[in-house]
Amino acid sequence: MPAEPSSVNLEEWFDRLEDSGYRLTKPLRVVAEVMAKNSYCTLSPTEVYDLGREHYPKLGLVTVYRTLEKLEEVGVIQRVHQAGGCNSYIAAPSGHQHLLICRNCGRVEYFQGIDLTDLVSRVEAKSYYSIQDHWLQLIGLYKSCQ
Amino acid sequence: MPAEPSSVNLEEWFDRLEDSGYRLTKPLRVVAEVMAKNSYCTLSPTEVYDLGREHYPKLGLVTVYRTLEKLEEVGVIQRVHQAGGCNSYIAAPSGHQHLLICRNCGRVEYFQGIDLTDLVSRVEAKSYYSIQDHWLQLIGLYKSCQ
DNA sequence: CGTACAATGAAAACGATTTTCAGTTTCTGT
DNA sequence: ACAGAAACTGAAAATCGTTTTCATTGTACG
Repeated sequence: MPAEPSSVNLEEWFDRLEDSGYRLTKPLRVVAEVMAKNSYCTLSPTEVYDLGREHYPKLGLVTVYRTLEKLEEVGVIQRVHQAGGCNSYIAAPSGHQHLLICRNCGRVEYFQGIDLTDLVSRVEAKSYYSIQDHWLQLIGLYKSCQ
Repeated sequence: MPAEPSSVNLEEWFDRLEDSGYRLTKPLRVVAEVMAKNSYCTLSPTEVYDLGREHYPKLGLVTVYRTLEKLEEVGVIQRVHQAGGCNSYIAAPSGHQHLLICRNCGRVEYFQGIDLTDLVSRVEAKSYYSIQDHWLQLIGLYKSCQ
């Protein structure tokens, strides 16, 4: 059931950004590439900044923040919530998948095949809430971290 | 399946804190009371600070941070992760329950009766991870926020 | 009751994120 | 191609939440 991190189609990311009216600039490309190449692990803005500067030293940290925001808005990356902090991002898998994260190294796998819609509507029927979203995440240790 | 927020037994909280070697001071009592009285909604450190000062104006924000840390450590409150930020806390329900949060007002219900252990061991068997924890949260709108 | 030490609050330090702003780059229409 | 409008950039400064420091206070234990 766990799946290899879906290899990212960078061109599709760029298409989505353009469709949303964003301009394809050099810094944006650099940040997107960093996120795409590291689609198997979580990265904080500072880590993205450092990796990006290896290819494009002029890159500014402010731009990294702004670009991550755009990438999240168009849905190609997603924020990851962990006990140690909630400022990391990772390439978003296609479709609705759930995260399996290593508490130690931040490595990620996805798993799918879990249908929670049934559960969700049961809970909804018995509560005063209209449920819009759900969030399932498994936390553990990757083999080399055990 | 959703349950009313378990009414909190403050004395039990104090017992747990003492058992862990913490001293029962006035500021700690104030912070604990705030969390206990608001067990149906999430509160940020600043909100706890403001509410606490209504009863005890000398209360310092630093103490709020330190006390929330203690309350979390002994397991009577838990941190809540939301899109808008991950710095809110709420009284922890007894046993393993899952959260249903209103995206708008922060109001919370719990639901239980979902056994994920089966799923977890299936995923574990097919991945390179040893799974230690899981995390399921439903996000929606409470009736008065719809 | 008195002592040891955890806990407190104010101020300062800190790190992460946001705002400001002047200059640059990208895209659009011609 | 090219000019102009608007989006985007990077550096510095401002801001926000959180942590550290430290002198003082309060609590629990003997």
